[in-house]
Amino acid sequence: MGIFSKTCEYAIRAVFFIAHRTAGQSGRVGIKEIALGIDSPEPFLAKILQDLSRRGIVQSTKGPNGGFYLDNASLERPLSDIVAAVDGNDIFFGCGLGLKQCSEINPCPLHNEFKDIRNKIHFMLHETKIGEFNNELVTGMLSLKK
Amino acid sequence: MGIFSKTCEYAIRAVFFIAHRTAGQSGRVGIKEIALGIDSPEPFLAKILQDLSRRGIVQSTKGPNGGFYLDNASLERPLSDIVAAVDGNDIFFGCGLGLKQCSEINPCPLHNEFKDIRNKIHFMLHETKIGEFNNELVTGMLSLKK
DNA sequence: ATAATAAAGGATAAAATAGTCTTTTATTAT
DNA sequence: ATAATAAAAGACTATTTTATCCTTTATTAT
Repeated sequence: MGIFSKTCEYAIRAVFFIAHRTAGQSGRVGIKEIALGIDSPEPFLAKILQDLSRRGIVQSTKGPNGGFYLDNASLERPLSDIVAAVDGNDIFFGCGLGLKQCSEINPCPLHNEFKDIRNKIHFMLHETKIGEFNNELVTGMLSLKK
Repeated sequence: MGIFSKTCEYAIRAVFFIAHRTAGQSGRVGIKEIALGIDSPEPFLAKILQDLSRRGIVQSTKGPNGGFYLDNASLERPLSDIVAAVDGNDIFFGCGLGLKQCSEINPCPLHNEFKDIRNKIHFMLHETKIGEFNNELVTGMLSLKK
């Protein structure tokens, strides 16, 4: 198990892929090409994108020349929006030891240590925008494949 | 889903509990009392401790007055040993986006960001020793219950 | 030695996550 | 209008994680 669920890993990679394939050009990219581009099981990814689409994190149109894309507002969104949508925000605010009542006044042994780490994760994902890596992805400097 | 699996959360809380209940006094503490003390399902916790015992992370003896305890060496171990034993060390070294081939020369978009965070997690868990919170747990300043 | 105790071991069950397949709906080009 | 295309929706399957139960083994006190 990583930091995120598999669903969330696929979601982030897919959104990065859609971003770099459609930014500016007002094009669309289909599920097959995305699945191929990020090495993910196509039908599972379809479900994930369906959900992201419903939530307005990605845009889509049906029919010929249809597919997924990102509007300008979506390109500016932080990665934390994807993570929160898919995995919830336990990773940002939950107790590292799984204690519901853990808080400043009733802390678990690692409360402060985890607060620090969770804040760093939150900050990092909030600072990083979906469209931020488009150039490097186009030039192949960055990878989205296994 | 938190940072760790539920199994790992229970494991850490249980080990903290055993530590503060048996450190120095050369006593033992039974599975029932541990499960109660950390709000965990008893049979599931039994499995987890069985595993930790096999791996030498906790000590145990059977029979009357038996139970779990920690020797001095175990009290000095870092928390990272528990996490590595239970969840593996993907959390310390794995790619945040789940890419097997992700590395310095073939990085995912978040490679450096995640490296930084993973290092902080690793450092924190390596610095923190199992017996470190015994006093605060005895005085009730820290909590292991939901 | 024997009975009582407590963990170890093994088999099974439930829930959550991951993944697949088929049908329906919306869009576009002809 | 119609056929082709591609996502949406829904039902279903598989795997992994979480959790329970029952039997066996080791230890101790009597």
